[in-house]
Amino acid sequence: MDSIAFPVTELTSWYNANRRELPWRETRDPYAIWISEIMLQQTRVDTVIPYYERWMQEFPTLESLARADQQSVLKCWEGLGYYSRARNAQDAAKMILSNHKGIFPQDPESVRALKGIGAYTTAAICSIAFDQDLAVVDGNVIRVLSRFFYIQEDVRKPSVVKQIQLVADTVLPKGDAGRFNQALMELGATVCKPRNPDCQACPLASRCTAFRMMAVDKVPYKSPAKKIPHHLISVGILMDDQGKVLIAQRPEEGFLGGLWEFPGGKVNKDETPEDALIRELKEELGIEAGGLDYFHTLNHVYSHFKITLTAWLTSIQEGVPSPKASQQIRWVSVDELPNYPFPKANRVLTEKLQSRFGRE
DNA sequence: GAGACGTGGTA
DNA sequence: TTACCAAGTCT
Repeated sequence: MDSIAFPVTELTSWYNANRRELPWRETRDPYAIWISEIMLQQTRVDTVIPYYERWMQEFPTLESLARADQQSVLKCWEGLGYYSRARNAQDAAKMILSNHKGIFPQDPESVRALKGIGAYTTAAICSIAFDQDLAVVDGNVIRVLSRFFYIQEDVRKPSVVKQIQLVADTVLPKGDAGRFNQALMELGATVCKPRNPDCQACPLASRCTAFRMMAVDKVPYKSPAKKIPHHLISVGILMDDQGKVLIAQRPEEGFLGGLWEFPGGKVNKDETPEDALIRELKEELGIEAGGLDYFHTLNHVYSHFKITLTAWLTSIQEGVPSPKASQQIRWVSVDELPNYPFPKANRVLTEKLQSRFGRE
């Protein structure tokens, strides 16, 4: 591996001249850098910026995050997706309070042991905040290095990413890891893009093997993604005689954990959406619904399936809602709905409810 | 190793 | 419109 030559100075000089000014680049606070790295996982910079600013206002310190209500943490994260990131971040903040006296740990093993922090985020925090010689491997680095060294194997395979990690480790300049890591990612994000890379502007182009082979559109190779299933969903907006609606909180763990939603569920084969909703309300809450009044239909795409959701306005004809042990329910006025964290598809419904029934 | 896990932007 | 993607992690 000693034979690997990489134009480190060309890259870092390019970075010095072309780096974007980003809010988390104004600090060395490991807490701030950590939060930015968590938010940036699988998420675009432009999307993260306003969330990051709001979060640092709400939870300016590690301790403020550790002591916050989980609901306020999820509310601050609402719309960013992959909500386990927010729950894990708060768990990690609590771990740091109890196991590290509230001081963000510096040794990589301790950092890696925190919830939601894997190999990439460990290297990012330790190199950027603490000047440690750890190489990051994210989607950008995979793209830049696989093109530069013409690594043709399927980058969807963990074994290939491990191979690229070894290359990154070898290429990393000791003593300047934080800057080098960010330079590599910045190049991937702004020049060595997935589609139509701007090779004319690339400081590495003359020595990039994929460029010299005219194969930048062939590398990195990624095996085709599997098609995701489509489901029909039917949900009920139960309204009482005071105009309050019933919302249910999803279980802490798993899909959209801790967020709120309107009760309902999947429409089975050979079942109408109406029948499905009647059945679900009986199964989940033990109630008999009254007539269903069509409210709205929407399409939504999650990470691993997509839905067509139909919502119905209805009321309780018989029984008292009694949720399962893992769920909590609450009757709230339409104007209180913005205070609760909802996933996107349900947020569409609360906004439509507000425009029809809200005070404003 | 493979699948779960959100959302919004772009070609 | 479909498909892919954007600074990954966990099981």
